[in-house]
Amino acid sequence: MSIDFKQFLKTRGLKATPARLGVLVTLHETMQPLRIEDIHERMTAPVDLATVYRIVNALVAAGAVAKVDFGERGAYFEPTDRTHHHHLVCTHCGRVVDIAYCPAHLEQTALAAARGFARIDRHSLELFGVCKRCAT
Amino acid sequence: MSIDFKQFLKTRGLKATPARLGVLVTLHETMQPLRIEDIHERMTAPVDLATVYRIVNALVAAGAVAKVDFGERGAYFEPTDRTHHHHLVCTHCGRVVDIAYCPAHLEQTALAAARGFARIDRHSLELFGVCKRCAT
DNA sequence: ATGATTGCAAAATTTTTGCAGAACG
DNA sequence: CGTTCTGCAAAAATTTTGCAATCAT
Repeated sequence: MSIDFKQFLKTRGLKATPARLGVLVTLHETMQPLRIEDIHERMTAPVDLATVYRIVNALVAAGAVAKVDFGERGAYFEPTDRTHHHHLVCTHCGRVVDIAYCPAHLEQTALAAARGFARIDRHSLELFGVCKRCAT
Repeated sequence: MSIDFKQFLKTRGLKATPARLGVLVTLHETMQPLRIEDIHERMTAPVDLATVYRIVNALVAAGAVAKVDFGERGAYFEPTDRTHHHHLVCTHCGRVVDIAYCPAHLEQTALAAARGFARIDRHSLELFGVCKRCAT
């Protein structure tokens, strides 16, 4: 685990500091995408908020972490080493569930439907509803 | 046109002020989702930035305008009186193209694939690629 | 008239940056 | 040891809010 993270960081030319390993562990331990502030709070060894910003940005640049957009204020982040998935967000309690389903040939079809684009590289699909716990 | 906007505002209990009509016109004239700052700059009659924030928030609450998330800093907004569509964003120049295509039965299928959710109300699908102009 | 709306200024958030000291390799 | 990284403080960027004056109905 932690060994993998060290290895990963090294190969990217990033030093394996406790703060960086902590962010990686926190993001992997939690099954929900987290905001910078969430990560900051959950760190076992306290790390300055500015440093969390720097670390997460570095991890995104390194491809270990991806930003997720739920249309709320802060940005959310999650590890990239999971299978392709999307999110279903409860608009009542904020709970997020991963969805493995992804429409077949989504990007090809969209590219064919669009004019003026050479290629599509990635997509983001977020769904919003109400979880059973919150449904009256 | 402008008449429709006045009508719309009235029925929502919002007064038809020049600033509000200006924001509506600006959003409808432009074929791209705009940030608050963009709207502010394009207003023919200058309006305070704080007022633009208040107006756009009111229009979102009234259902006339929707927020669009491209994963960039500020939020983008577009009118809601268009047919359901998604966006294809050029990661090189920022150009945004609407895509009419939407996977069939998307929400039903996603709901079936998810555990613990009572219903899905809406979704957001953004695609990112490179437009032909930017493709080498 | 009168309650809603705006401008202005100030505050609250969120994110970035400069720098000196601490830490990794 | 030489870089890189972190904490701290300050600055930038984004969004919200209080209040008095103005506007729409």
